[in-house]
Amino acid sequence: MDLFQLETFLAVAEERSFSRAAARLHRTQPAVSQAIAKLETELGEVLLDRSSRDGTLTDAGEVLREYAQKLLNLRSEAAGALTELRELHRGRLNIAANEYTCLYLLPLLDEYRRQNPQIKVAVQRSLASRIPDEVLIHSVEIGVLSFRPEDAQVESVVVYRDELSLVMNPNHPLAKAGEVSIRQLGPLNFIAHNISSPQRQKVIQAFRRHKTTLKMGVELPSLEAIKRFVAMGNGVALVPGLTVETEIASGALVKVHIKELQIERKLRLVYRKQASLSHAALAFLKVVEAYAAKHGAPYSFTPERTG
Amino acid sequence: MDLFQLETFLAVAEERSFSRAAARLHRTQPAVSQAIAKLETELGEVLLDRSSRDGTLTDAGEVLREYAQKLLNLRSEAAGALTELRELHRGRLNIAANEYTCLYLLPLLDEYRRQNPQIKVAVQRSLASRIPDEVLIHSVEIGVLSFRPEDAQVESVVVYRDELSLVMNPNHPLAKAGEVSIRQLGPLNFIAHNISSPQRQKVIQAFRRHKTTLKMGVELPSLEAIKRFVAMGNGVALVPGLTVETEIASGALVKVHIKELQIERKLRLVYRKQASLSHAALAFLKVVEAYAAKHGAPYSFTPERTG
DNA sequence: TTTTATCATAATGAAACGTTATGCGTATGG
DNA sequence: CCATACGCATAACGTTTCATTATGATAAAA
Repeated sequence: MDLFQLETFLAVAEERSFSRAAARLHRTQPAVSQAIAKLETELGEVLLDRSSRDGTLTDAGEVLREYAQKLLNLRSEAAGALTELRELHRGRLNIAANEYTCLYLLPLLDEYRRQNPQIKVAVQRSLASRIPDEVLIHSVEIGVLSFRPEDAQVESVVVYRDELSLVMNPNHPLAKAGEVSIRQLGPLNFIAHNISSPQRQKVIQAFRRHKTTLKMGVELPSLEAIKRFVAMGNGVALVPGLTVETEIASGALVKVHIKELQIERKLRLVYRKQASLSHAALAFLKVVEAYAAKHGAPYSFTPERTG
Repeated sequence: MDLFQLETFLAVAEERSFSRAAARLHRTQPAVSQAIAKLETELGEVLLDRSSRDGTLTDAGEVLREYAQKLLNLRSEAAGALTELRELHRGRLNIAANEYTCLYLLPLLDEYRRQNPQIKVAVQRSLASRIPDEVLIHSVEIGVLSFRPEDAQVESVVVYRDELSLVMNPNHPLAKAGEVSIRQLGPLNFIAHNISSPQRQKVIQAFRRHKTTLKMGVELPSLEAIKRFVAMGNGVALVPGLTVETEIASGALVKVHIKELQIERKLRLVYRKQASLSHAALAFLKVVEAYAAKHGAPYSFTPERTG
């Protein structure tokens, strides 16, 4: 008993004619005859009364007709459910990010939510080092990282390029300089996050190259704390540019360019592999791609080869 | 989307493995791979996560799984319903008969009901002349007639042979004779049914052959009325033997044999043609055949060639 | 690293299916 | 009453589909 056979049978039952059913199904009349014949053979039941020329159903035909209708309806329903899924009227997107990176997510999530209001989004805060694992064990589908994951099972795409910005209180002696050299930074007191990052290593190395020592006098556990502390006039900090945009705009902080230092911070979305991603996640990637195409730098969508 | 594909998909989902699913379905692993691949192509959805080796379903796969289960269950249900029909646990039998003939039906229906208690039986009372038409337009499946239908589309089988019996009040002058000749019947007052039948014509002709006139003094509209009227001592009547068996047994009426007159009354079941009969109707014919084989005359089961 | 398990892919052969051509039985119109 | 048209069945044929064997890629297990 095949759905296509049932479709044929139902067409015959409704059209009360083999030929008309064939026309409706865009097939020839013998094809319909054979399909019905096969169905009848398989079921061991005659379904249509050939003696009457009006296409009357036998009792078995009547019984089957109901079920055929139900089955075909159910099939449509199934197809509909999948379409619905594809069109993202259901679904859920789980993302892992850390304190810094989740800030980069915000405009993307905003756009995503605008386009897919039905999808629930959950951003889970994780330590950056944990994120590749969380992706691998399906705890989340997408992770946001500022460094490239080592694990070959994880694919990554760079979606944003930021620079570390040197920020300080507007009244700071160097604040009006606009640009400084690394050597000038030697005496300064740097406020750092207490979680080490790849960028920090680069900064230290850059200072070392210029025979300057980086003085990290205070380590604080959150970005918010660092920004406030610096805004209060306590030292300077190197923070991702995006995270201090509002403070700079409001004048709470001042950004000073360092001549010899340009540390790019690449924000990546990482995920297992395209094939296993949910529609919600795939849609998110598409949104990011479109967003990057529309806004240009610092946004981007450049997949990185793994390995 | 094919039921067999869905069956394959469900097997894979349940076994969490292509190979085990293939074994369960008595097919090879590539066959399963291809079936799933085709399903995925058709639906435009990846259903299984190949990256994880544990046969995890994608979200689309999860959705489809439910529907696949439902669809396959429904198919089983449909097959079951047809079996049930075949085994006569459901169904309905519509019969048309007239006032006389329905009496002949009773023992057959009794047996039928005993054997197929699940089948509902409806005997519809119709004029004998209308019955062939009712059979043709599917108003009923089986008709009961005392004459042979003219319509070639109607098949008939003789199931009972009865004779017209001359009955009268036990105190009637001829009652004790046991046998009379037609000439003796000339003076008698015949009570007749007000619907003419083929048998009546034969009776009239027989009387005419013996130079005797049949005096039909009273016409009544029902068999019951005729019997009562005769039992009251008003004339005599020629009625089907079966219909007066109980009255004769109780002594309310007396049957007298007419030497020169033997009018056989053949009771027929008529129906369109075997192929279009419902299971319920076919079962009825089988019951009648078996009943005739068991009881012998006056029961029989002798199909008549049409035309 | 080697082995084993699992799924994908390619090639081949068989079965299924739809097509054209045709026949038969039945209603319809001249 | 015959001719025609209609509707379905059947036969023969070609294409497609589908399952099979053989083989390859990849990942977990030894």
